[in-house]
Formats: sequence, structure tokens, C-alpha cells
Amino acid sequence: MTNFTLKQLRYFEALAEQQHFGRAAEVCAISQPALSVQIKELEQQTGKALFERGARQVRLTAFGEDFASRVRILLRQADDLGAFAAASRERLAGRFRLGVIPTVAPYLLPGLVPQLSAHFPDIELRLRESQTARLVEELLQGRLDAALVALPVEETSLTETPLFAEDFVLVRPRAEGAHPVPHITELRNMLLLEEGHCLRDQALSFCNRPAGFARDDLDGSSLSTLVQMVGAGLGVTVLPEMAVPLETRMADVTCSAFRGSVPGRTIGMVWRRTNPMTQELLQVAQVVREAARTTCNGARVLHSRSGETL
Amino acid sequence: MTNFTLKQLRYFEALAEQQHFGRAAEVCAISQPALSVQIKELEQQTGKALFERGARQVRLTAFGEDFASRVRILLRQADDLGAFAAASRERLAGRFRLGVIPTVAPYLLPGLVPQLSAHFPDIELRLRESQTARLVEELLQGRLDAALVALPVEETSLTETPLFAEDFVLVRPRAEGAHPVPHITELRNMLLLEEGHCLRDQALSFCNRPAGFARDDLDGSSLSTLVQMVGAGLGVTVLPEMAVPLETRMADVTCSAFRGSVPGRTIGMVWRRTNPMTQELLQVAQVVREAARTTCNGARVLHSRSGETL
DNA sequence: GACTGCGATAGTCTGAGGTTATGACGAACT
DNA sequence: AGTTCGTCATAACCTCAGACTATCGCAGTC
Repeated sequence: MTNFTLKQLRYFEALAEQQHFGRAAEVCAISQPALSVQIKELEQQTGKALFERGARQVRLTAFGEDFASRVRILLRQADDLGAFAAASRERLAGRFRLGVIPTVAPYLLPGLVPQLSAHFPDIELRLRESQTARLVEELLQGRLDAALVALPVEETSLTETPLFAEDFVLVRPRAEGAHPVPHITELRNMLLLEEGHCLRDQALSFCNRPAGFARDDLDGSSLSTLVQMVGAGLGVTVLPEMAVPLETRMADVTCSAFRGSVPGRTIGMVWRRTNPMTQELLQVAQVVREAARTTCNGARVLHSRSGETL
Repeated sequence: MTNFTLKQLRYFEALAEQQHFGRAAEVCAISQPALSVQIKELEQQTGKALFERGARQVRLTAFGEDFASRVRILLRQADDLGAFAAASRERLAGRFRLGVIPTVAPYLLPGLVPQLSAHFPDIELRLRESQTARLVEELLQGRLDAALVALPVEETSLTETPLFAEDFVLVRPRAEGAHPVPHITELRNMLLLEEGHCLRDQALSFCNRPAGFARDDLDGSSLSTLVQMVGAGLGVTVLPEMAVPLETRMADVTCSAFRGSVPGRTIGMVWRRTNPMTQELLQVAQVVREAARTTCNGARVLHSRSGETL
């Protein structure tokens, strides 16, 4: 029953304004008979006369006027919808849900958030801090649009772009600062983040884990905690370089670059392969690279391979 | 640019709800390819992806969700428009502008207005009291929908239906009540309404106007005034029967039926011949007849000829 | 690696909605 | 009164949007 078309309503509005079939048809850029037919059709569908056809005048009926005022509202709303789409066409806009792992978030976000807002003024940014596994799960469920994690991510339905690489640095009690920096295979009493953090797995993987390597009785829930524990002389730990300024400022520790083969990590952005906003996501990635370059110590910006711009 | 169709939006809404092309197509009672094509078309027109097509899931994009919430509002409004038309289909509704001549209005309207409201609960009644010429002019300009006047009305672009007929009665000072009622051709010192009232013309026409017939130095602006003047002994006048109870109650006058050929008038309703609401107008006329029968002394209800129901 | 479920694409057909030409009719003019 | 004019409705025709069926392609699943 409600099967009139927007086109009919636009014709109707034109006729209501012009009060003349010929002129209204011209306004609509169609022929007069076409307009007559559509108005007639509309009148049949509403079941009431909308216009009174006089010899020299076309007038709205009482019902027609009530109808017209509602039609106008409807059409303006339809116009708004079109304008809304047009306005959103160029720039990334709307909700954008970004997940970030805990060993990146505190160091990158203070620089990133303002830059994202500046770059995409119409964005509604929602941030979520969680470990990689959780972020991947939420991505797959469609509850996140993208995530910043350490690469690689083994998940075929996700796609990724590298953002930047950084080294890990060794954190020891300040007292040990004078000692030579041990090789990564010689580390002892390593303090680690609790289960689930990718940084823990990375730390475990880049050395051959001799007996006594890790203090696995003393997992820390954050890098901040770990550094405090190092300062208390409980052991040593590694920090990604971006974390160094913030975490070691107030602690009684010393930081040293590794010698020889320097361990590190690559941070990248991942999202569902099926997400149609690839273009916009790559723009976001570019902003993240910029933010990392300007606000994160020692971040070496990486660029996506050419094929990924598709 | 804003040339999407309501149909597309309905398809879109269904898909947004079902998150499945096949099921959404079924809901829309079309084939799945038809829906795919229309969604694609809509996405092309908005210039943005609305859905993310996953392997096992169809999801709205961020933009799609914003779009959807607006679409829902628009569609509900379109539905309302249809419902509004459907609701107005049966009963007369909306603004109804009725003109009434001054020698009818005060006596008929108190009974008519409640009956009209009761009969057409959704009506928005606007009343206008003016002399016939003015009412006809406003009708022709489309500023009135109908008018209650004395018939006949000489105006080819108006059509009419008779409502009721009534007699005129003679009003004399009470002192003269004992005298025999003069014949209409023997009247003297007749007090008349001022220029423009049809009742004046009628009074002038139903007698042969001998010298001294009318006190044309003393026109009254209302029947009420005339009756007061009669009571003061300035002359005599005629009243339509419906005016008698109200106008003669407080005055020192006497009313008498004419003998022989009794003058009177016919009240009818007129409207633009082009007005498409003939059916509803005839309903209104019927209510007026009923109101006249129950509330107006001596009104003899008349019925429209069968052909007029078209 | 074949199967399956699901969306996209291709090819075809129908009718909604456009066109031009013409009719009908009231208003205005001669 | 007849004629002309302005205006909307109707008729006949045409075209393409949008429907259908059939089929392909792809990603999970067994």
C-alpha cells in the first residue's frame, strides 16, 4: 500500500509549488503528460484527490495541503540522506574502532590520537587496549575495525600492513650499569610480562633460554611494574625502545642497547581482509607511521608494499 | 545525485537486519540477484561501501550503520505518510472552510457546529460569516471550500445543492398585533438590512414596492437591530422563520404569518464545480439538513436531485 | 580435495515510466 | 454564438530499469 516512489513525491512537490502542470513538468525536466500520469498514480495510491483542477488554476485540496507538508519533510530528509552520503564520501568518517596492544598503547596513543583527530575531523574514535589474541578475536567478530599489534599475525582472514620496527633494549639495575652488556643468549633472571602478552613470547623466543633464564615466579602485569622490579634488584628485563623514556624516567635502572644481533619487534596494523574500507585504513596506517616517527623514540617507519594499496 | 529510490532503501534495511542476501531477498519477496544488484546500485550512488561481505557473514560498515539509522527514520516517515493517507481515506478530514451568510449563521451554527464535529471528528472547521457576494468571491479564489447562502447563485463555475426552505414572517410592533395581517403587496414602512444582504433584496423583490414601502433612510446592520427598531415603532420588517425565536424574544413586537402567497427563501450549499470532494461535500450538506431540521424552526428540508451524488 | 553455502555476474524479458501527438473542455475574445 | 487559446488528460509507442533464471567463483568445511 505504501508503494509510492520518491520520484512521485518530488513531482507532487513541484506541482504543489507551481500550481501548473506545464511549469511543474519543466521544473522536473519531464514532459507534461508524464507528470500528469504520475500525479494521477499518486492520487490513486493515496485514494484521495490531491489537487483540484480548475480551468485556469491547479490548487491543492485540503487533504493535499496536509499531505504536502508531510511530503516536504520527507523529501528534505531524503535530501539530507544524500548530502550525508556525499559529505562522508571523501573523508573517513563515522565510528572507527581501533585496538592496541598494551605494550604499545601508552607510548603511541598520546601522540596518535590528536593526529588522527586532526587528519579525520569527522571520525568518532573508539580505542580498546587488549592483548593480541583478544584483539584478533574481536576483529573477526566485527567488533573492531583495525588493531595495532606486533607482526606477524597468523590469521588468514586478516590482512596487515607494517608500520614501524623498533629494537628492544636491556634494562638492568643502575648498579649493574658499569658491567658489560651481556649477549642476548647470556641473560639471566629475566623478568617477563604475564601470560598472553606478545612481548613475553618475543622475549622468550629471542634467546635460547638456559636454566635460570627467566624469573617465571615473578610475572609483571605491565612494563611499568617490570621496570620497578628491576630497580628493586629482582632481575633484568627488556623494553621496546618506545617505552624507554616514559618507563625509566623515575626508576633506578639503566638501559643499554644489545650488542651483536639486536632483538626487536615490528608493529603493524591488521584488519579483516573483507573490510571494504581498505583505502581509508591505509590512510589511517599512514597517520600512525607519522605519529610513531614524531613521538616514538627509535621507531623506524616501514612502508607497505605497493600491492597493498589495492 | 540524490536519486536513490525508496525501494532500494527498503531492500537496504532488510539486508541490514537479516545480514544475509538470501534471507533479505526472501523478506523483500524478490530474488537474491535482484537484491544484490540494487544494493550495489545504492552503494555506487552513495559512493561508499555499505556492507562488508565476509565469507559467512554480511555486516554493515561503520558508514553503513550511520546510513542505516537515517534510512530507518526516513522509511518510518514514509510509512507514516502512507498510513496518514489511508486514515484520511474514509472520513472527511483536514481543514474545511465554510462560509455562511449573516442571516443564517447565528441561528444555524449553534446547532450545526457540534453536529459537524461529531460527524467528522478529524475535521478542522473554519467558519467565515460574510454576505453572498463576498463568499462567492472567496470560493472562486479557493479561500473557502463551501458556503451556505440563499439560492439561487448565478455563477457558472459553482455548483450547489438545496438544503432547506423557510417562510418569511412579518414583524410588527406589538401594539399592531390586533390589526389584520396585511397582504405582502400592502406593506408600508418596511425596515431593511443594509446594502449587500440577500435578505434585503428578497424583501424588496417579493412585493411591488409602492411609494412609502421602504424606510430606506433607516437600514439596519443586523436582524437584531431591525427587530429593535420595529419594537420602537419605526416600521415593520420580515424575518426568516429560523430567526424568530432568538430575535423576538426580548423585543416588544409580534410575529405573523403572511396570508395568501407566503414569501420565503431557500438556503443551499455552493462550492466550486471543480472541487474533487463532491462526495464529502454532499455528506456535509446532509449534516446541515439534519441540523436545520432539529434546531431551526420551520425549516423544510430539501433533498438534492439524484444526479448530484456524482 | 571435493562439497557446500552464498554472493556476484550474465543473459533475457517485462512493464513502469518516459516520449510525442492528439483530444477535451472551460475561459476569453471577436 | 462561434472561435481561439490555454491547459490538462488520454493514446500510442518506445526504452531501459529492474526483475527473473542460470551459472560462476570463492571461502569454509568435511
